[in-house]
Amino acid sequence: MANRVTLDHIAQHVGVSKTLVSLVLNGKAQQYGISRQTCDRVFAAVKELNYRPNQTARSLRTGKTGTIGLVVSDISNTFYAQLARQFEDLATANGYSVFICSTDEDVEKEQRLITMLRNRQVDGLVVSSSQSNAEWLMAINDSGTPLVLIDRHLGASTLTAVVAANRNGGALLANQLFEQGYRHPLVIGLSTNHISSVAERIEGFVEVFKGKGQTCAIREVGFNTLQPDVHSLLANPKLLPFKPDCLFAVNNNVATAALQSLAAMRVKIPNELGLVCFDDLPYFSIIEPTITAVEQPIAAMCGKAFELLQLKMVGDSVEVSQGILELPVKLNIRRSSLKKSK
Amino acid sequence: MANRVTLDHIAQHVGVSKTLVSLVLNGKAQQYGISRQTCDRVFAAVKELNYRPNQTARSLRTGKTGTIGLVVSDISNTFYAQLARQFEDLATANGYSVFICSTDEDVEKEQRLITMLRNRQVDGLVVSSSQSNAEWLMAINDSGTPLVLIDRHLGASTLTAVVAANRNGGALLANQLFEQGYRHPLVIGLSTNHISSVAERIEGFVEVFKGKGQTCAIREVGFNTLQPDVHSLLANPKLLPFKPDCLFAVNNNVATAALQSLAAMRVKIPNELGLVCFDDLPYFSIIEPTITAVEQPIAAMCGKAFELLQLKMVGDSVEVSQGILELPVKLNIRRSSLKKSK
DNA sequence: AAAAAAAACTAAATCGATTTAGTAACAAAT
DNA sequence: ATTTGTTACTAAATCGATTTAGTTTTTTTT
Repeated sequence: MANRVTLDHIAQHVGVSKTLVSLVLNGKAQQYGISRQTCDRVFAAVKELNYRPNQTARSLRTGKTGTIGLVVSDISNTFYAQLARQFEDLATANGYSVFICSTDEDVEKEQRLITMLRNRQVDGLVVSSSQSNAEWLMAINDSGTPLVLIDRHLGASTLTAVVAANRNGGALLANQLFEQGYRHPLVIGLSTNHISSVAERIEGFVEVFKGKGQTCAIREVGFNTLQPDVHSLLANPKLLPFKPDCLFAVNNNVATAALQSLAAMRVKIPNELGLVCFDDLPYFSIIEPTITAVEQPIAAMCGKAFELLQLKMVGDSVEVSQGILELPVKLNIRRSSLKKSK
Repeated sequence: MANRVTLDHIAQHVGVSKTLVSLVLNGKAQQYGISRQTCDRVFAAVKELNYRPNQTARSLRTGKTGTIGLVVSDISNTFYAQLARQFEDLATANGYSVFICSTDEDVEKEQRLITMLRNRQVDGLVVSSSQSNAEWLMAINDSGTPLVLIDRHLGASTLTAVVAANRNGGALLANQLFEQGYRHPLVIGLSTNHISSVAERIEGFVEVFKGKGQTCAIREVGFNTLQPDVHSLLANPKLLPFKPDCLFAVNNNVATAALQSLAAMRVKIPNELGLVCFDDLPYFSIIEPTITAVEQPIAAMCGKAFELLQLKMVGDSVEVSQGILELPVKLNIRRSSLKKSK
């Protein structure tokens, strides 16, 4: 019902074969020596009948759908929303459309979604995976489906991955806190700590303090129970080995939850408690105090990921660089970590 | 390369026709009297050969792709990101995948994207349109492509639309401000003021003050120059007919830009200037002062939009309710509009 | 024993494009 | 006069499913 006009209709209307119409519309007129007049008549018919090519039919024949699957944990998370937007722009500019899927950090859901996307014959996949080992995705990669990991890598696998310098970012934040005189950090991680990004942020952070002879308390909160978990953590200091003088929120959602609890408890930042966060959010530079954060190179990550994916998709047997590509992060120092200043 | 195994392979492996395999896999075995043993052998082969159906081929034959296009102005805007997430969940639960597209409030881009989605044979479209009249979309609707507008409607057209109670929301905010003693509001709208949501929010707001004998200053800022426009507006009071005592930010981005400027200018909210916003954001209940905002019924809007779209998609000639469906909003009163309290 | 019914399947058409392997008509070269 | 080459096209196969319209074999009914 939606699309009545086909190549055949155009062909009949003009009085030529549908082969010719197809060739003309695909810009192969010159190559096949089709006369200018005929081309013009085809174009005129296309306009007159308002022909729109059926991409499904074309995809079946060519084996290319012009679609890419983008799989993240939650598209409503500002970080992934921004990433999706950047990626969408690149994809659209290159003639691709993007399926966006949220996994909620659920491995089985991730696998179901990826299988579904492959059944839809996506030309490529960009995945921020929640899986703990590379096997399953490796099989997909080896089966020939172009795949690029983003934001998170999967250990020493040879899967192509584009990530932020998470370890370095964690270290930058730790150094900033230490310089400002903070000595007893509480690291709030996620129960999905096996995920490379989170793990490395924490490692980078903890290493610095360890190097200065200080220990960090590390606690995890659940992805689906973030708010209450963070709150009970902050409200019950007896659960910790010591009273922390600063907080490291391992991503933007953890930071927002912490800020909410701390506001309710009327804890004064940065003096009673310092706060730093991995991921920058627009509101971090608005609120009082402004929040020190590591900003991820979202545009660069998308750019690189798309570039690598496209190399794999055109697949001229170019050997695409495998392994992990790490892009530099930026430390935005703001008042939430400035103890001295007061 | 991605998908080697086809129905034919299964058929040969089992020693039956591909018709039979198709019937079995589509659950029509009973109906076609196919024996249990044969079914089992088919299932076994599917598992053994790791068969995944080619959705493109299926779509070509059935005329259904199981895809929906979601077109919004910017997926990185928190409001649309949340909306997309809710919609994605509904779609996925019903076997659909979602293409998400951002228009940047550019009418031509919107039309290009929608045309592209139609060429991809999406089963339905959900659009938050930037267009100023209904004609173009009407043609699409009439051509039989299931279409539901969301967040914004297009005047008196008979296009199905699901929107928030924007006018009422604007009025709620105005009443709140007036009750608290504010008398001289500055309304910060968008240069895309023709858009129904923005227009109605402003109308609802202004009407209330007019009813009390007060005038509002109304100014517009550009979608792509939001931050600087808002800043110059707030930094140059001489451009206004009077010195405002409160601000109405017409959406979340405007509010964030305003907060940024006001923080830089060290303006005290709510006493020097009251502030209310249409759209609620997580950080509004964290910052000092907390921000009074109207919360949109995102889940309900998605639920209704999907429901209506699905009715149109199955298209059993059920007459789907046309026109505008308005869902109630919620006023979250917080400190940014509480003059009295101080 | 013939006809009808039921059970268990299959051949071929179809969706709407792209692509391969041609053909027909005419001019130019040998 | 035959071959070669160009120009301007086309018939038919193909992608991988679904669906229509059967067919064959066996069983049941009359």
